[in-house]
Amino acid sequence: MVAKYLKISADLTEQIQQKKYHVGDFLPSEPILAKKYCVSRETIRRALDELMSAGLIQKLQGKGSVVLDVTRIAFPISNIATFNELNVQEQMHATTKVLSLMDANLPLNISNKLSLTSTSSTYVKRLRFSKHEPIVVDEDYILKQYVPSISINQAQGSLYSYFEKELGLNIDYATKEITVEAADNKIVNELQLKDTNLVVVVRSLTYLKDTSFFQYTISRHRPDKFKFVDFARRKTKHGGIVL
Amino acid sequence: MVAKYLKISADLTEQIQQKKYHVGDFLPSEPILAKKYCVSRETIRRALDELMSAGLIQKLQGKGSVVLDVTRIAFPISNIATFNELNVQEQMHATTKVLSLMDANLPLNISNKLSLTSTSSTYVKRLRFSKHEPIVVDEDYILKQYVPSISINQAQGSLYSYFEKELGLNIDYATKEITVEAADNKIVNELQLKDTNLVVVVRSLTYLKDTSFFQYTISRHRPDKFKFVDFARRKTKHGGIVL
DNA sequence: GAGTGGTCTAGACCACACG
DNA sequence: GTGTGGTCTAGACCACTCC
Repeated sequence: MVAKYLKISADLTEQIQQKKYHVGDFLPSEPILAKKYCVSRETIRRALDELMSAGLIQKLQGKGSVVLDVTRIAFPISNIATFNELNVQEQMHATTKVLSLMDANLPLNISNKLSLTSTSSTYVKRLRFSKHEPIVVDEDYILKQYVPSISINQAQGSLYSYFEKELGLNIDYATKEITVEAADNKIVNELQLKDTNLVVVVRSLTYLKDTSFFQYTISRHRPDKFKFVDFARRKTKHGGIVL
Repeated sequence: MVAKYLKISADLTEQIQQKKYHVGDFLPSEPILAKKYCVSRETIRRALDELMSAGLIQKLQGKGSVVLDVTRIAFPISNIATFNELNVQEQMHATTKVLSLMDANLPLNISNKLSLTSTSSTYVKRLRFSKHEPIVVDEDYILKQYVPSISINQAQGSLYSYFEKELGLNIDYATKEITVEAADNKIVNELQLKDTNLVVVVRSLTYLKDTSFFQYTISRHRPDKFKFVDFARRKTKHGGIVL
């Protein structure tokens, strides 16, 4: 059963993407949407909150909800988007080459921090191409506890769709860290780097809905092909979330 | 008037930071919190939503709200945090040197995209030091329409606190883009780069609550000093926000 | 079954924008 | 004043977890 507010936000998102509402347009007011969808106003508000946090609309008190220019938000590697999802969205004509697929333990510097029952993992190393150029080397450690085995075919495709659709895992949140580091010769060679040995390194820890850690990923990007786009709303003092 | 749910989320955040609730602990259940704060359960839920999106807790259906390890989320350049805010939080012993402060128009490639009434801006170029080492060069274009003038002293300090506290501007959201690019000799010199001319470039467009664009920033970071940490919750298909 | 969070409602009052 | 979004309530039912 999918919640009403999610159906409504999906519907409104689609309408915005189909340009039924243009950038700068106001959506119908909350009471009107409530009547149109035959739900209470609170339910409409929950739907609009989804659009807000996606950066699709901005609510203006006393005025209405205005459609934002989503083209400025495109291509978010943020939000745990994955190479294959991006590929579909962006028609990057991307391919994947599996360089390694084997059993391994989580790197110690990670497992030390996490207090796990088991560090036994599957290690996958993949080279990602866009238009026949290598652009990313991914290394994944996936806990066997949640994903007992991974085939070459699955590694070739989208691991996330395997995890979510076939295994029913609920991937929920991740922390990621972006730095720029010198790469060793192996990576330099794999990415065919010239003039530099610097790569953009994205390290992510991914967790399931029940807060269990299940995947560690290190992505090394060719610096000239790397782009990270983010949409952020300012956290206020009152929200207590200055961090 | 600050909303109850914001006060409650601020209070809970403080309690978590003061270790009254430890990592792995469960918060009191929603009905109990509702009774404790003398509010309805919905209000408690709104407060907990704030903690959720900040990555401070994770809600587990049927179980409760568990405190997450926030140290893995530290140092967010995300969320429009600014150099000075980071400085306070991280004790980076940072200083700022204003290299330039003058009137200028927004760069054409930006103003072309934005359909503005006026592109007349104040241009500020600043070099940021941490422990006496240059680590970032910031260039800001701030629309005169919203900030008529900026003094050297203000440029030396936190522009955001000037905008928000003194001018009462409501900064609300931003889009930012991170890339790695070759720097010209001037930047190489300012950042005292050795062995490389690559810098991490963060370009941001910042907007007010009423959706008006008001600031464009280009930050160039020394690659070996750059670090970006992000906490992201996965957007689902049903939310309609796959992007 | 009891307790948890997830969704939804119908109604209320407030703050803000605009004419 | 009218209409907008922002907050809050009291109660309901559902889905999930754990005993």
